[in-house]
Amino acid sequence: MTQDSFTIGVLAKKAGVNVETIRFYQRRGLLVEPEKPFKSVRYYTECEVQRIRFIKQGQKLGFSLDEISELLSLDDGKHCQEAKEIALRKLVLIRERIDGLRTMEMALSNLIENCASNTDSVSCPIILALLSHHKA
Amino acid sequence: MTQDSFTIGVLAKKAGVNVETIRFYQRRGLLVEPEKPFKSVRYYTECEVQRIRFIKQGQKLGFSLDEISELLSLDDGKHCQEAKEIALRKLVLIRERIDGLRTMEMALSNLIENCASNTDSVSCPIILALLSHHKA
DNA sequence: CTTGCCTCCGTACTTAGGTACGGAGTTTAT
DNA sequence: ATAAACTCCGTACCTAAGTACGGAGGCAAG
Repeated sequence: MTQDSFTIGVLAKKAGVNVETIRFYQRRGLLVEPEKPFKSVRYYTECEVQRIRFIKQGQKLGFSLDEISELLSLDDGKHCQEAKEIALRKLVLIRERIDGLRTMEMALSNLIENCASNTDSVSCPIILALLSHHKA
Repeated sequence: MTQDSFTIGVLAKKAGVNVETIRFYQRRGLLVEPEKPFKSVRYYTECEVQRIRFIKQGQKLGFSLDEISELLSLDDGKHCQEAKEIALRKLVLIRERIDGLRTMEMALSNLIENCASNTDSVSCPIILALLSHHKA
């Protein structure tokens, strides 16, 4: 084990996840189990660290492991046409999500501003604001 | 039951969810169970429809039911200072999420463009792109 | 060369977010 | 006024995404 190849425990620490999580991702096919040298243990590299960080980032952005799987497959060298289709589909999803978040962002900043002027209590039509904005 | 007050089955249909989901949200406190007239059934209004749609929208944007609960509480008339704090916290989260999604959006559009020029196969450094962009 | 921590692997448990089921009571359409 | 459809409520079950556990075997420091 050199400094660019390490065991699963170190990988877990570097990526900020639990060892069990890594094994779970391997079972799910999100991470490939490296060959195990006969009568020894598996070794990992920075590549795996990045992959795991990517998975975690994707989850924070609201993607399921299945969706992240698809995104990762873009990285795994595949035919251009197929990659393009996946990317386009995800792009639509991402843009919808950005729009939704921006609507919510606006509603919340409005709320905060209105709050500032009315120092007592508030019953803000945030829901209606969001829903009506969305019909437009 | 007039046209602005309806039973749970109709509410479910209007909001596009399952009756069981509504009952689940009630148990979770996301939706208040209206008073049940003695020896009768509960009636709901458009207000509940909107609340459920809001919940579903929030989920699509990657919020958990607990987070959505907090957002909904902004609508339930509470002290300004508290509402403001919650809103600010959520705003930070939302902006982070928008940033992350935008990074991913860029990586994917780049991928699609590069694909267009290279009609054979592709091994795109999307992960590295995203991670390095994020350190900056 | 042994002691203690680590890996490996299978299996079982957990939490979030629902879905499904079944019996008893209510409402509606005929 | 009765059958069909719906509500109510409790309990049980399901999927996704982990987390925990335990025995057997590797590995490294004293």
